[in-house]
Amino acid sequence: MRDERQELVQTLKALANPLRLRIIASLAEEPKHAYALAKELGVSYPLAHLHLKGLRKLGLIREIDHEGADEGRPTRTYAPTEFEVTLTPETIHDVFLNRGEG
Amino acid sequence: MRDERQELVQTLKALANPLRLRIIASLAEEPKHAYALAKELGVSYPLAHLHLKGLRKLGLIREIDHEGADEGRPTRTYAPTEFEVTLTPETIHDVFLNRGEG
DNA sequence: ATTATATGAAAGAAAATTCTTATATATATA
DNA sequence: TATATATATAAGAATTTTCTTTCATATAAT
Repeated sequence: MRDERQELVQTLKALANPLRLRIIASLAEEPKHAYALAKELGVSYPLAHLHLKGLRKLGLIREIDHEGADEGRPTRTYAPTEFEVTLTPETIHDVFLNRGEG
Repeated sequence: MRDERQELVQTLKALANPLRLRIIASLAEEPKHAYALAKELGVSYPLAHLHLKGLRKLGLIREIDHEGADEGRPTRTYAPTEFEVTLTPETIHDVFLNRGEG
């Protein structure tokens, strides 16, 4: 149970990036697929794909069942999950409390 | 008002680091000075000082009026400020909403 | 005097992150 | 058949972050 720390750090690292925050903000406004997102945000598709892969791995976004699946062109539509992270000195203390290696 | 984004990113970058989280957790338990903190966490003083400087600059920690100031040895006692950051798709959307550069 | 406590900062090394470029595949439209 | 849409990944470059080492200063205790 002690990699709750690791998980929090990984999540914060993912969110500590302006492009990834813009991705989440855009998907919160309207779910869309990687190619459309890349164009909207003015970045290359491989970069968008890279970040989407990372965010999905951490459970911050997910693929949704897009209306009109199997209509020819492959599309994977992404949406944010309903995550919530609250950071205060107390919440940080609860996770990183200083027993264990002192 | 548009560097609210920059500020959020800087804050998240600061918090997306295990050592800085341990520093905040330790100071939340008990305010202390840099030298004592470095020993407690098992890191070099320059490294502790570096992180404290960064956290203080962002307003996540502050120097407190230590009881028994001007008692010979210089000491600067640090404590966390009462920050609170809540991250959800909605809070991110509110800050990074996609007008402005679309 | 020497050692332990205490702060501050800068230079450079080491490590991690971020981004670009290139490659490969496949469908729909003009 | 070219072009636009769409996905996926890997290699390497560029950048940023993190950490160590070194230096300089000062007080208290042994």
